[in-house]
Amino acid sequence: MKTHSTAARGSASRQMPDTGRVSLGRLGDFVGFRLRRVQNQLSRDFAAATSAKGLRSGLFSSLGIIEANPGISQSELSREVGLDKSVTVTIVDELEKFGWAVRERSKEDRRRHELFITDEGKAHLDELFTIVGKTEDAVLHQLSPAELHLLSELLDRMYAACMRDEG
Amino acid sequence: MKTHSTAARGSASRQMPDTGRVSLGRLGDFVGFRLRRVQNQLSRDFAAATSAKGLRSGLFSSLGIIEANPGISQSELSREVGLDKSVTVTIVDELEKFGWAVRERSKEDRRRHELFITDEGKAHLDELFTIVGKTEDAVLHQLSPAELHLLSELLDRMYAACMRDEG
DNA sequence: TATTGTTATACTCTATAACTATA
DNA sequence: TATAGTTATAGAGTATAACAATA
Repeated sequence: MKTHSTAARGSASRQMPDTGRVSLGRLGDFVGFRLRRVQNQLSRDFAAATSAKGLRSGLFSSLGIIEANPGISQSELSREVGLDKSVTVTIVDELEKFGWAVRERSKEDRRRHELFITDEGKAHLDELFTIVGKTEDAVLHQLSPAELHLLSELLDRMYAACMRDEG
Repeated sequence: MKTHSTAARGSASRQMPDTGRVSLGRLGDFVGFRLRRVQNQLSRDFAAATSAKGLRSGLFSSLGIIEANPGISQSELSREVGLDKSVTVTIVDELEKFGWAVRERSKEDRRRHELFITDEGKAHLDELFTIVGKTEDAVLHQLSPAELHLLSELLDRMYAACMRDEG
């Protein structure tokens, strides 16, 4: 019993109610399909809610991670947010341009750039958290706290499995 | 108590273990962040696994929905897969070019194109399901059938809430 | 007037690889 | 030789609006 997900596919699909009168068929056995459509919609909502701010995708997440981990390197940030390091360069460029974060050369390892959020960045992050919180609540308001908690845990375990597989 | 997700945010974040030594901070209170990084990784895996087939994103999902719903219109397909109708045109163009699906004018409503999968499409879909199944198993093999089932249910409820909000 | 499908366009995102500087 | 960061570029994805045919 190396894996039990194959067994789960079969049992899950037949009990699963469809969104409307449209059937998911065999596709209903795959989590990736569901993840994609929910995430696409959520990111559209996010883009619409923050369009006035002109935010690049990944910028909000990156700034949040920097706030929670002062001195984090760009490589570590890339890994945590799930972006390529070249994308992270662009994001940090913008964060610096807006004055929301700064790069500082590490004294221990001069290859590394340590990242720090600024006071302006924190203030802006407060606004963003408020906006994004409202957007998410519109989608999540039917999930109970316990369900929300479990959802986050499952997603974290999935992401950890992704990371383990590729390094 | 119109919504309890705000309360859930606070309680979830503090109990949630982080992926590594990096903290998610306030970002850990948002599901969108977790959804995005898992989905990004999964879609990368999918692209890598199907690169030999040269598949446009959304093509696999669309063909699966067409198989499960013979005669579905492009609008309905767009809604179910979560893509814009203009994107669906491109996808159906490719499906027809490969000979995996066909358009047929509806006799009841001559604006509509009814979509049907071909035998070649079904055969190809079999291969794709096998490939994608293996890819997903690599990420999902630690989730129990019950957890997998619950995850799908939660995602479906979230997507239904998305759709309700915008029509 | 609204809906289905189509086309065109501009923009964003992503993957990739080459390059530097440090280790 | 390996890692952190950078740059450049091509390709894929997306949003948007305008349009024709039909309801």
